[in-house]
Amino acid sequence: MEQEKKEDRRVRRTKKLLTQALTQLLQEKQAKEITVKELTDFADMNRGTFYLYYKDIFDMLEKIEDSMFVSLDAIMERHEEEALTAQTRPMLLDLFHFIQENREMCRVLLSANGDMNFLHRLNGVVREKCRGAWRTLRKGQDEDAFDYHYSFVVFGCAGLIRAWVNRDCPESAEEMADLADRMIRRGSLTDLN
Amino acid sequence: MEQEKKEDRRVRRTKKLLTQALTQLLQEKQAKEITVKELTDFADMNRGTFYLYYKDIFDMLEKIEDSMFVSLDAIMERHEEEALTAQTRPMLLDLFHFIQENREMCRVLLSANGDMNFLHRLNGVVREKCRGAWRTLRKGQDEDAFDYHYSFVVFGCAGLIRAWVNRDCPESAEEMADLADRMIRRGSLTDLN
DNA sequence: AAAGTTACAGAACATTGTGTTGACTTTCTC
DNA sequence: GAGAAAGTCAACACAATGTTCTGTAACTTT
Repeated sequence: MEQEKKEDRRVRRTKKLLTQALTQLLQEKQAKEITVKELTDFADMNRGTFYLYYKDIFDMLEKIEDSMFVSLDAIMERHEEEALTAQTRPMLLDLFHFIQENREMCRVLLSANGDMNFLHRLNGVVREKCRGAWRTLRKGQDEDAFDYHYSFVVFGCAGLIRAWVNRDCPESAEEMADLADRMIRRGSLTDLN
Repeated sequence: MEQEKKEDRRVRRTKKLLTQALTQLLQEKQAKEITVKELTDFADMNRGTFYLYYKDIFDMLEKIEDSMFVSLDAIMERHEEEALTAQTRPMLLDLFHFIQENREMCRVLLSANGDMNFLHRLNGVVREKCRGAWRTLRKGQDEDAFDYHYSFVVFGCAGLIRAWVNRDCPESAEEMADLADRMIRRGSLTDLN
């Protein structure tokens, strides 16, 4: 389904330059304010070249997100059995290491200039991965409650990650995984009363 | 600073029609795909009229969000003393009633077609409101941790609200306030092990 | 109820980005 | 080195933008 062979070196170069340029421009302004002309000027290439690979700026952003989801999917796949015993810590650690390595892109996607559709897709992906574990863990319970629980956790983690990458990841991935794990399991105010 | 007197009836009518039209269009497509021409055609008015009040579609969306923040601010103001004793339930109940009444707009703002800047602003507003309470409740603790805690909670609640309004609010505001309160205080997996 | 004010419609306008096309030049792969 | 593919450059019709003007309708105030 994906590319059979490796891409032409020029293609890789072009896409990389465009991605770098977009990432940089998104630090300063929203995607809606970025024109194709501006992007290609910034990346120092012809405007027509952009249209060889992308429909428009948002299409490009979505394709970048696609590659992010490929990685996220692999992480979740790797920890599938653990989920059945409600072990979240190992998966979170893996996740936070990945985030740390891709902090610039994560910062952009979760910033004010970011994309709500990314959160929407993320929510959907996690939903499918977790449904099985939920059924196993909470046999008797209302299945509607599942929607609420994972939505809270997924968005909560997104907020947490957002705060972390915005500060350029001063804490280690281990510390963050601990923090996330604690908030998921025991809440944010659990030690107060 | 705001409008001194009540607006002209025609102005109210025009803004209302535009807001209704935008809300409806946002159910189907993203803000970036909506043109001023399309919006005014839908609202059955002259295109030039739009520019009397708004710079562009996104400016309009932001102004709609502004009015939302006025209400949210009032809700938080109303429960300021309670926050100092880590009481979240009464505020949440108030909040969920408000969400229920404004479910269409909330659904749009938190949907895939929604606005990341809204979450960004929300995060900022809650941050300022909560900082004082945090200092009182956790005197000895690291203040950096504050960022992570409220980011998790704010985004988590946004996710929860999103799931609720997407289903058109089948649960009562009381049930949702209970659920949110429980997840904030004791986490999502607290009763499992 | 009339007078004065303001909002809106309708139409025109220059400007700008869009998306596509064609001929050419450069760079890659085999 | 030959053939293929990618990128450059210039040009194109098209559509939405944002602004301005004039005339008409609706509102507020007294």
